[in-house]
Amino acid sequence: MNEQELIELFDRTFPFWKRLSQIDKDTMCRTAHQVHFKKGTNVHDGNECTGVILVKSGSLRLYMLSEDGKEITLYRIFAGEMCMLSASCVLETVTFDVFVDSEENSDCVVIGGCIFEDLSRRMPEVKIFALETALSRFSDVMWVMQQILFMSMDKRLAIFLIDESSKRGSDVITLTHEQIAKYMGSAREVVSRMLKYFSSEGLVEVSRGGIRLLDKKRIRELTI
Amino acid sequence: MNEQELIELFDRTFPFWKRLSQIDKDTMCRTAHQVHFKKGTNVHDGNECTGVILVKSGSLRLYMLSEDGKEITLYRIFAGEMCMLSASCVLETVTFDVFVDSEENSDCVVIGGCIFEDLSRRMPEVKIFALETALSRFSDVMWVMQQILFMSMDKRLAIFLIDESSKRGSDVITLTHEQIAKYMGSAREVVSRMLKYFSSEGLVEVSRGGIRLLDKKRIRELTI
DNA sequence: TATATTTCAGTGACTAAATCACGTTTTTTG
DNA sequence: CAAAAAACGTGATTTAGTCACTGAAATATA
Repeated sequence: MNEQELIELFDRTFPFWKRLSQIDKDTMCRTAHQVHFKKGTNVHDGNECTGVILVKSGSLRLYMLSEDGKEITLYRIFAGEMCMLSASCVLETVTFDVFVDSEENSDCVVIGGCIFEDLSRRMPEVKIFALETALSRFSDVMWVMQQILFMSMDKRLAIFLIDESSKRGSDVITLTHEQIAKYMGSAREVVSRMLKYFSSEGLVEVSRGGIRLLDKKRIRELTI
Repeated sequence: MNEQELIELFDRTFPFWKRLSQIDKDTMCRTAHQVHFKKGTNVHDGNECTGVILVKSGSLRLYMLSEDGKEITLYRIFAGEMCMLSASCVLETVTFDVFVDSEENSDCVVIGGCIFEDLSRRMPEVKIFALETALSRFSDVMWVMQQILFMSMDKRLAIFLIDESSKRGSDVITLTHEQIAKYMGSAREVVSRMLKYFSSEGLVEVSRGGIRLLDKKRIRELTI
């Protein structure tokens, strides 16, 4: 990716790009790292301020982690979107630890937190953008919370399958039961058993590392 | 509360107050309603944009509500603090429904959403303030989520009791089991049984509508 | 290629929490 | 004071999460 492409990416991503001084533009281009994350690797682990991550291709998964290794996926970031919560130094009011993994082989551009912090101190526009980007994910997290608290497992799994299928544009979902459990904040055995039940009802077909949706209409009815 | 007191309140609350034009100041003072909410009444119900609520005395409880009446308390707002999420029109990116109740008899000042919206469109400072105020509660909500997902009931109840005791500055907590359950997103029976167990261990003393903490040291040990 | 290792899934037993369906006691209210 | 409402108690059941172990499939490696 050359400098021209980087500038185009920034222009597409940041509404304030046009109004930056040439110096600031140069600084951003110079300090932006292009990073490739392998599938399954950790991108951000809650401690240091990794910075703002733009996803060019692939996808990231943002999650919380308990002391004993339980996970709950808060939301996911796809190509063209950006991860703001990994820039903790820009958002002083965000005090909880999040972890970010690369779900697939992902190409990203990382802008160091301090660059963004400096910009956001000088330009209200940048600060507003950062805050709005972060806040917009609040609603995603609330949806996760609603599911956990108010919905039964079969409904939640049905929602997950339909969602995943439409996101990937395929009736085949290539995820292990373990992975699904981590997305849903549940346990592998629970997912396995529920999938077995779905399978016995003819809703899905399960195979090692994959699930094929056979009757989306009836699965969708479960989500209501 | 006369106009002078109102101005002082706004000055204390809004860092941007000094930089408002006299016209804007006047508009805010004129349109601000002073409202008293009786204990237990609903303040905001997710539909209309109630506006920004400043709590002068008492406290508000912000919660989510499921179709079948289950509740989970997200956080609470005490005297001197403010409720931003009830001004949904100011925060377009916040799409989930929250409900707000008055926990006690509360005196509040309500600033209509559109006033704030207009200000925040014209003044970046105001927008930043609104976004930061909203975002700062994100961390509270994540703490609730961590408790629900990663902690056992005894630990959660212990945390709640210690927390409540220190917030109210008293070893006696005057809440029903039902109310505690709604704070914790659990069920009355579960809270009752756990309190009975706590009581059998000599940690608390339960009476109708109240709980006295007898051994805070040991309760605190449960929270670790 | 044969074997070893890792990853993935299945399952029974158990525990925790939520739900259901009552019953009892206390308080409030007409 | 009686009736109604609110608060709490409790056993039975269901649902979900945990534990311990198994075997099967995929992958690595010798």
